Amino acid sequence: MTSKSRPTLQDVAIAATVSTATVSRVLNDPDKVAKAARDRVELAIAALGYTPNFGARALATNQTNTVGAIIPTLANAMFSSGIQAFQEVLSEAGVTLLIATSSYDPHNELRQVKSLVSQGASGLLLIGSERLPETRAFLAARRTPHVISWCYDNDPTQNFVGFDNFAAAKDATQKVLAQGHKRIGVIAGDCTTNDRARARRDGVIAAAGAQVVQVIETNYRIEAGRQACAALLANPLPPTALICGNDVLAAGAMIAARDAGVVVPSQLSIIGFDDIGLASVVSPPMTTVRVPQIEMGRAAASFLLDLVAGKPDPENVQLDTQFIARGTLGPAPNKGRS
Amino acid sequence: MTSKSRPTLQDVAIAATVSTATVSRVLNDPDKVAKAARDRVELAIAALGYTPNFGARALATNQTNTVGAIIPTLANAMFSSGIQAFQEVLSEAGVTLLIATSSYDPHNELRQVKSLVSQGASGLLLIGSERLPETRAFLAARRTPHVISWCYDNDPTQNFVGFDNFAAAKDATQKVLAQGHKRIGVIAGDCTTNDRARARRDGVIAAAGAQVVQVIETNYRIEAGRQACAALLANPLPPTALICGNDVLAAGAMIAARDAGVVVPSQLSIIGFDDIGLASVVSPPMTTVRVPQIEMGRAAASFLLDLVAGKPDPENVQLDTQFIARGTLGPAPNKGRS
DNA sequence: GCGCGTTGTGTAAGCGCTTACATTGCATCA
DNA sequence: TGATGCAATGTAAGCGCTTACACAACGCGC
Repeated sequence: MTSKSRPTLQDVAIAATVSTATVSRVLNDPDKVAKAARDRVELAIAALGYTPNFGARALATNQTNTVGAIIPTLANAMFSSGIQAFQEVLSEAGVTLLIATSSYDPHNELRQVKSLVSQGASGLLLIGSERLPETRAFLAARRTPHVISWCYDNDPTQNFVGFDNFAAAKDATQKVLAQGHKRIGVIAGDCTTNDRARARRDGVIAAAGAQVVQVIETNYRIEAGRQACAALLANPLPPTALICGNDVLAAGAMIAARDAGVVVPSQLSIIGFDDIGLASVVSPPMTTVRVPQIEMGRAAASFLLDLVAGKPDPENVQLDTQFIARGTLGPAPNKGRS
Repeated sequence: MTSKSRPTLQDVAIAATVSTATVSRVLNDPDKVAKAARDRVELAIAALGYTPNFGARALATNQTNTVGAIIPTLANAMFSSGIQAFQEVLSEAGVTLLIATSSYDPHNELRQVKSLVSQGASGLLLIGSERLPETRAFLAARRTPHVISWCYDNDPTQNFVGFDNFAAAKDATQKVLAQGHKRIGVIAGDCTTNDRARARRDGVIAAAGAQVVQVIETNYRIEAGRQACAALLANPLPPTALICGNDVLAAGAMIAARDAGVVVPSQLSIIGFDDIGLASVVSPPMTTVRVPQIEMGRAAASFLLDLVAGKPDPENVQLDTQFIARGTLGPAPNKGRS
């Protein structure tokens, strides 16, 4: 991992017959350098293919123009599209983004936090409000600016740019109940280390209470959704509506329903969460909860930029979710079975 | 973007009453340090929440343990899942990944290449074989190890880990023709700066020749796919099969077909490309070309690691794609219309 | 009890950059 | 004409780290 003969400031200075200081000035504050010298320097830079050594610059200036993001996984469109937006805003501001993934593991998150900070990240985007005490302590001790996203808590001591998973899930569930459903099945994400999954599940339970027939917790894979739905359907008295932790699980559930010959929505309603691209493509189009991923990514970026720039306490941002009624929610079947 | 009072090696050394050299040794080669001193140092590190300054370390050692990846966008599952795999392998090897996006713009790519290199990336993952001459020149001048992925060329002077887009598209088209289709519509990605999109389109044309009714080039959005399909369907003699540049376009096309009351596949066959998660979820499940994204990401990572480590010329890796026959391809309708 | 090799530790140079400060050369003005 | 100010440039220190080298302390065999 050695870098070959990268040209240095020194090399450029010699080639342009000026001092290193002048080259540095050309790079950072061109107006301070006379045209003639500047031209020579720029020529030399081009000829040598010089690029400043970032680490050295960071060392000298004590600023990195770099922020980091730690997300559970890139493989979920929910995150990747938000991060894409996040990155676009940073890029406009000339800030580089370091991305790391935690695989939903808090210990991994801690490791990545340390790694990104030592890489020079002067601010961090973190997902979800739950984390190891060590991680909090580290962040606090270093006073590392960070914004927490993809969730929202009413805690003014932390920086949130996100939405209320619990309320959104509760609201969606009420919409389902309004259709007369009395037996609700829940396919939740893994709640042990995922506060968003837990909030969504709890939101459903808060609204539906005893009408929740069964809660299955599983990982966020299509196949997991399929299996969970199949299991639910195998009940002697199966649910008439399924509320899923995200669209991927819901898509899996739709496959299981199709395989089992259960018609959606007349025999079974299925509700997703996130409104990723997939949701509008399945057939029938999926009823889900729209999360403003792009907007959230952009807002989180602006927020973090402000934080890092030392702007006095930006206001937390709570974004609205929206229940999107499409084709997979229908009135409860009145088979009189129950 | 200033970092507050980060503790330094020096601080740790003082706290542990040793020299900075000893602290450094504890970090990099603990066996060289006597137990007593080591314990003191480790205690001090923990107490101070010290993390090594990455830039300084890179400066001193001239190695960064960092590689970069420049992909068109994270918003396409095609890339994000591959990159996820790429990252996992790197992470196992203790190498940090810097991710940047180019938005399919070669000038952006050049900028990002420079940025990542100056950030310390000692190797690069690049997508597609087409790039600015300046970019090539820069890479060559710096001898920056890089691997090109998501495509494959028979050019031993470059490092490829990918698959043959042209051949895969041609093969898929032949499968379609074998079903008796005589009028083929093509919805391609934007071919101007995207060699993969072009190769796929050309593969279709190579196989179908004059049977290609119309080629529409567009961006990779669901909505674009929908519109393109609607336009194709508006033909007096519309195609009986649609071959799309990727699954997203194909999904859009399926929506358009549904909206137009055209039944897939009995009236219209639709073929995608990539086999992202979405493909198996739509209804009917999508016939597409499976691209081994995960495997490709992993292979590219190993390859790049070897390259960076100076292993003598690893062999280029060509991966196989696979035609996945699902529900959206059927025999040509024999309306005798033509 | 002396020289020897080990082992553990410290000293200091230097990685590529920025920047405060010093220096130079001019044009300007009284 | 000499003092003055300003613009352009150079000099050198220092950012946090690693590491070659120097050095001290120790146990060993003779």
